[in-house]
Amino acid sequence: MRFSKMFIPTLREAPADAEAVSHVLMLRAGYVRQLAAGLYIFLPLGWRVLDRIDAILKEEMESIGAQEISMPILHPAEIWQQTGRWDTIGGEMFRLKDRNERDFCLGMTHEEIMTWLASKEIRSYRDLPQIWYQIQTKLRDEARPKSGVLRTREFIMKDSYSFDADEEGLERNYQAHAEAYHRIFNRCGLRFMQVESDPGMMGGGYSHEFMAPSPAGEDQVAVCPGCGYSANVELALSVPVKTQDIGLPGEEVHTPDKRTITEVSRFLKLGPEYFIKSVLVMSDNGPALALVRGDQEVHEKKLSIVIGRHRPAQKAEVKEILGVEAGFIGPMGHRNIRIIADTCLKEGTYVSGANRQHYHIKGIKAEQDFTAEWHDIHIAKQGDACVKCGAELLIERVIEIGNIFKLGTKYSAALKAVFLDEHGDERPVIMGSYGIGPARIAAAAIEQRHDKDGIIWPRSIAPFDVELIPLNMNDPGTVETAEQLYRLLAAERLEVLMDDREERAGVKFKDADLIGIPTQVIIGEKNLKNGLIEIKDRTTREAVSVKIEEVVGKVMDLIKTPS
RNA sequence: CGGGGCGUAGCGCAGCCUGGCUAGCGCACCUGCCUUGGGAGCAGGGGGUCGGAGGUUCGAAUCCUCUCGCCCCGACCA
Repeated sequence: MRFSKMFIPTLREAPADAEAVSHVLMLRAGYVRQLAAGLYIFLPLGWRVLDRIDAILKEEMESIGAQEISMPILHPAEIWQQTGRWDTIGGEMFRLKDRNERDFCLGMTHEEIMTWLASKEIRSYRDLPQIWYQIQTKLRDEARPKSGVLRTREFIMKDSYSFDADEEGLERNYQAHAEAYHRIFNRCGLRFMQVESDPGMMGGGYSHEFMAPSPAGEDQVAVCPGCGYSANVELALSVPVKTQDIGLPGEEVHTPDKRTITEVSRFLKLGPEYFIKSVLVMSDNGPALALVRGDQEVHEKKLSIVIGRHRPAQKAEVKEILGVEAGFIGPMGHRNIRIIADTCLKEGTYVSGANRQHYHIKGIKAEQDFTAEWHDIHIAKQGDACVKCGAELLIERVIEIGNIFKLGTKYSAALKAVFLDEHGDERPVIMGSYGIGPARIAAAAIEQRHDKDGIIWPRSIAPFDVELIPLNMNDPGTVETAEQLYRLLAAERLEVLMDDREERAGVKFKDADLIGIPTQVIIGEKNLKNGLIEIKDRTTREAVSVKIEEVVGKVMDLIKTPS
C-alpha cells in the first residue's frame, strides 16, 4: 500500500478534548475520528488493526469448536420482555418503535436472541453442546462515554454463547474459553490477568474478567503477589491491617458536635482504626446498618451481594429509624434492623456512637455488645493482607478486555430453550456467555506500548508489518530501490506500507513513529551510495544497516522475534 | 443524573472581564521557487453564520436569557 494513496490524516497537535493516551494517539496517528460522544469512525489504519484482531479471535474461537454466525442488531421487545431485562435495564438500552408502533430495542448484548434461536432449534441432548459466536455491533446508551474508544455507545464485540446439557459441559466450555482467551490476549501482545468478577445482572453465579493493567482503565483489581489470588475490587476479599487491641475501658464519653470519624478520632486522640463506622442504608427490604472499621469504607457492590439493591439513608431517615442523629449511631441495642458487619470487627475493642446525641462509647466488642451478620464488605486497599496466604495485596488499575460468565439456566428457562435428555426428560439448556472487545484490545495495546513519539504496535495486530521509507522521492535511485524492496517484501506475503509522499525526511520519520508500524526500512541517498539500507525496530529504536540483498532476510528475522 | 470546564478557520489557541475600525496568531492547506536523515526556508494566496436562537444597544465574538454540543470528576455500567 502506498502512503500517498491511503487516507492517513495524521495530526501534529492533539485535539484538546482527548485525554487518554490511546485516544490521543489514535486521533493523531489517523486511526479514528469521533462522530459524536461515544461514537467513533474507524479510518483505514484503525480498521486494519481491528481486522487483524478479528482474525486472531476467529482462529481461536474456531479452535475450541465455536461456529461463527451473525445476529440482527435490531431486536423485538417481546424476547427481552420474556427474560425480564426489558424492565430491569434502564436508560442504557436504546428503544424504538417501528411504523406499526411495535416496540424494538437495539442489541446491547445477544443472550436473548441466541437463546431464542436455541429454543427454536435445539431438541435433543444429541444436539448439544453448541458454541455460537459472532463479531457484531452492540449499542448501549452509556451514561458517560469516555476515554476515546474505551467506553463508547456503539462498539463491536466478539460474543460467544455455549449451550450444554449439564454443568460438566458448561465447565468444559467455560475453561475452553478461558484458555482461548489467554491465547488471544497473548497473541495480541497484551499484559493481562484473569480475575474473579461480579456477575452483576448477568445472573448466574460465576464469572471472570480479563484485565489489561493500565492507568487509563476504569476498573481496579486486587492482586496477591504471594499466591496469585486476583479479583475485581468489587468483590476482592482482604484482611485490613490488624490493629493492636488496646483494651479500651467501657465508658460513655461526651463528644459534643463531633460527628465524623475524623472529628471524633482527633477529639479523643485515637486512630480511626479504633472506631466502628455505622452506615444506615435503605434496601428494598427495609433499612440495614452496615458496619466497617473507622479507617475502612463500605463497598456498595459487596453490600449489594448481601442485602440487594440499596441507597444511603437520608439524615431524616436515620433519625426516624434509629432515633439518633447520624454521627452518633452505634451498633448496640437495635431491634428489627439487619446489621451487616465487616469481618475484621469480630476482633478488637472499639469506639462507636452511643446512640445518644453528642456521646460516643468506648470498649465496644463484637458479640458482647452487638451481634451482626458477618461479611467482607470493606473496600480492599493496597497493603491489606490476602485472605488466602496473608501476603500484601496490590491494587492495580485495569482495562476490562474480556469476560466470561456461567449463565446457567437463567435465559434458557425464561425463553424455554429446553431439550430432552437420555431419559426423555425435558431440561433447560445450560448456558455460558463470553465477550471480548476488539477496540479495547487495540486501545489497551496502545496504552501499554507507546512512547513520546507515538504508538508501538505488537507485530500481531499492527496495521502493516513493515513501513518502507524512501527519504528523497526526487532521487531516482532511492525510488527505484524502494519499488524493488516493496515487491520483494510483498512477495514474502508481508503487508507493506510505502511512504512515497513528496515529503521531507523529518515528516516521514515523525509520521512513521506516530503510526507505530513495528519495522521501518529506511532508504536514504547516502547509505544507498554504499549499497546499504537501514532497518529500524520501532520498539527498541535499534537500527542496523544491511546490504540491499540482505534486507528481506533481515526483515523476516525481525518479524519472527516476539514483540 | 449531580458537580466542573470548554465551544472563535482543518488542528492548537488569543481576543470576551472593560461592547466600537476589515476578528487575529501558530501549524495545516493552495501556487511558485528552493530544499530532502528527524514535523525546512522565501514569496504570494484561499478559508470564519465567533455552536444555535432570542434579547439589550446607535453598535455584540464580547453583556443578558434560553438552548445544543463536547470534555473531565462522580453516580451509573449486560
